[in-house]
Amino acid sequence: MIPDRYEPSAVEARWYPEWEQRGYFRAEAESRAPAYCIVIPPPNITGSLHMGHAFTFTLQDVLTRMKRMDGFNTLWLPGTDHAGIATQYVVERQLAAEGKTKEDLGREEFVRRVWRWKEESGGTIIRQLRRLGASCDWSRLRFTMDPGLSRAVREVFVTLWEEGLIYRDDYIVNWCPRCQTVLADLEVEREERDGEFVYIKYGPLSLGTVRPETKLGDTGVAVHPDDPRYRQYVGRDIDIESVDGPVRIRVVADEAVDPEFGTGVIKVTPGHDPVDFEIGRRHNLPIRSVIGFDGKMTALAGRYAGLDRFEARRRIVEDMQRLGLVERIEPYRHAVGLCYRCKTVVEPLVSKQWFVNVKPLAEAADAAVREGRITIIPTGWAKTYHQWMENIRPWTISRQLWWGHRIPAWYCDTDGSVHVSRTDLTECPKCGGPLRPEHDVLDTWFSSALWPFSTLGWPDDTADLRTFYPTSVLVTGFDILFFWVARMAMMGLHFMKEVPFRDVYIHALVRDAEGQKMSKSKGNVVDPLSVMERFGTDAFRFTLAALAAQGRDIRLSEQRIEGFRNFANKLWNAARLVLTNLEGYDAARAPAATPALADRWIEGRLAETIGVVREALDAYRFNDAASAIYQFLWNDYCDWYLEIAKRSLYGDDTAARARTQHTLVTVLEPTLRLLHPFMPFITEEIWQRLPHVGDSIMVAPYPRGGDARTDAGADAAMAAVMGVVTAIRNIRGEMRVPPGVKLTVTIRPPATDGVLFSEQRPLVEALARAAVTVDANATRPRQSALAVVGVAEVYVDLAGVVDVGAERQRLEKEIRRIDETIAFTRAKLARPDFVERAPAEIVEKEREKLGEQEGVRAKLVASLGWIDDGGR
RNA sequence: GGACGAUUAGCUCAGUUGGCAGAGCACUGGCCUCACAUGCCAGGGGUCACUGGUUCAAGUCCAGUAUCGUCCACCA
Repeated sequence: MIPDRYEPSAVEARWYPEWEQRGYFRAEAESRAPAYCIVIPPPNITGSLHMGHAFTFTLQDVLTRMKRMDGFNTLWLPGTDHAGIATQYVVERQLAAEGKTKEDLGREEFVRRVWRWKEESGGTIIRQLRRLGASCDWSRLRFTMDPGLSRAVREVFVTLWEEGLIYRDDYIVNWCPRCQTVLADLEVEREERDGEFVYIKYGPLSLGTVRPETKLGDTGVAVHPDDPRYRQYVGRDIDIESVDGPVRIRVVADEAVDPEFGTGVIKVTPGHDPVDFEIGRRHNLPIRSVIGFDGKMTALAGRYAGLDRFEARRRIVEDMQRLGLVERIEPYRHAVGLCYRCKTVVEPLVSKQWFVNVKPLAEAADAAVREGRITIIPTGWAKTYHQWMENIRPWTISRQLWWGHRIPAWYCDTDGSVHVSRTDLTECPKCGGPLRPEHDVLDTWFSSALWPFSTLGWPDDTADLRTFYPTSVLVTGFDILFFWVARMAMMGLHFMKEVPFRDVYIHALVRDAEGQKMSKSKGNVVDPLSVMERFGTDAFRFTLAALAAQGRDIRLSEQRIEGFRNFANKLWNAARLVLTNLEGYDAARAPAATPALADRWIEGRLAETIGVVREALDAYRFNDAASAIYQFLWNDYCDWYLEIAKRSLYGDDTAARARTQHTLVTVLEPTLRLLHPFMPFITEEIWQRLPHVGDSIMVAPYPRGGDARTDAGADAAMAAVMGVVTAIRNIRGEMRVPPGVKLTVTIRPPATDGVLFSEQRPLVEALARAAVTVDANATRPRQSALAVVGVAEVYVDLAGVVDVGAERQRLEKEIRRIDETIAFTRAKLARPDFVERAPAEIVEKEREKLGEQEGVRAKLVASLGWIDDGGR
């Protein structure tokens, strides 16, 4: 009836809609239960699910499902980000395919078009999240440009303006000539490039530069104030011969100059270099912009006007060489700034932009982590966070794009005033004149920074906000620690007067099997959807969780996923065995029967596993949690308990059978609950077929340690039994005894443990395929192999099958092994420092161990002697 | 230039407070044993990068070295 292979697709397709329809994903705005909330790091609406998403969302779903089962009023709040540049790009490309530009459409029409695109194609990733099993509360789905969130953005902007923290400034900014917008410092990537370091004559001085083309914008020359070589020039104007004739230039002294580097002289181009801009400000040097927003030389560049900046560089060097102004050219490798989106070389230039003075906000956010109100996990990231916060610079928030939150500012050209307002303005509040609205939009990260409270209804005082803010944990990758996490901390503290999240769990990156970053250009992208298709969502999720060790990037290999697919199949078949043997099972009467050793043992092991899993999940050690369940289910439950259970299931002792059925069910059922956050689908499917309480495993309680207790006695007794069984199997293997042959075995237990082995004799017989005799006074039979298990001796009769030579080799090997161990222990105990200074119980334990080891050795040696005598 | 991380079995990686090294895969041998060959049983395999130090005891703590990697950064 039940197939012997687990087929995920049908199961997955069935349960997700069922859960959703029953409303299990929905959180309560008001509830007596404690709240647990995670806000999703909103993926770009342009995106489709990649491995990084799958990873982070799996971890979030594991936490969400676990907490939901644990009785929390749990909200995992989903949403998407409007992703300014990225989205604008997509639609611009579409237009290009139609032979149009956004200018052809005009701003309003273009923005309408983007919205239309969003409605049609922006939901891809949301659909894919469902495929992953994500238990988000879809009734609270948000988008960064929703009316509510837009209102929050506006409220924040205006407030910061009123507080003087937002301002406009003519400042040197990072300009992308390709994207035609300003970029924040964080959006500029550094890349080492080979270039030329050109030493040029500068009147009486000489200096080196990598950007000769900006020479035309020089308005000064700077040296270090303490540099004796150039002291005579400081404050003077010098006449220099340039490519476009003689120029008079001021020499200033500034600390920013490194006298050790180059000639110790720099040209100052305040219009095209951030350092020079600062020097220029300090010394009142004029700004001369020779490169325009299009990346081409401006009219101020004279005969170079209109040339591309790189072409101009080449031409100017050539011209200077002709004029004898170049002393020498050295190859030079240095970092250039690139646009994070299009990798175009960023041009520093001066322009009027909007900024946030984040310094005061950063101080509060920094303190929140330092004082433990926010915990960053793993803790190592806290240092990175602090360093960034301490060195923070103003945040450039305006963008020259069309898609995004428009900056709520208006200009009056009549009286030159600027107005920032919560409501749209039509006439100048000062002079009543006409107003011109600001065209720039805000950096996408501005709205993301408000995400934890804007999504909950702020600026209104909503029930959601009261219930779920501060959120419990933020799960994200380190790549957006500064872009997003830091800024949420700043904004949350400033506007809510409370941290936005208690914990920040920073996870690593997903790489391919070779450790390469997955990227389209490398062609090594593995599509999560195809993985789920081939191996099942549960196996995929479990793989991600099992690899999520803290602090290290994870390499995703197909083999690994396949291994966990096998695990799902193993679980399926274990359940199949249980389900097909429940005939006559009476949940009410079964517990009355006395549990056998194996029952007590597996129940104890379950309790222990529950403890380990809970502890691991509390500490965000997903891999430890996953691994504990894996080991328990496969090694303990399947490999040992199920094999043991078969005896009574297939036997005729009805009481034993009932008791076994009971254990099978009462161990498997909580194990499924324990596993559910990782493997939601298969666990639900099996759980529904097992005797259970409740409508769905999704809303069943997460197992607690108190549900069952560990059983040290049963653990030790089972260890002895398992040791004997393994020893017998070992001998069978080493001696090449065919599996079909039933061995004859004598166990000689120590006097104290005699009862255990007598009681468990049938168990050993079944598991080891042997006829077992337990006799505390037994002597070693002729032609038998010896194994020493703890304090018991096991004789395996090999008459007829024994190979004496092989047995001798085996014994010799064991003796060598134990000799090493004994030598180690002896050496340890021989040292007076150890004996005197280590805790008494540790020394005592060592002594006991040595005694045991020597006993084992004596037996082995005796055995070897017996063989050398040719057997008795 | 600064900061951080990594280095453990053939491969990919665990190893939380110091107490004789673990998993998965791969490998070897034997098994289609009535849940599962996507499986079962057994086995081999490690100077925990290197050098010193602290300690009775170091993969674990400290210092340094080497190699790899990541992030940050206004030496033109």
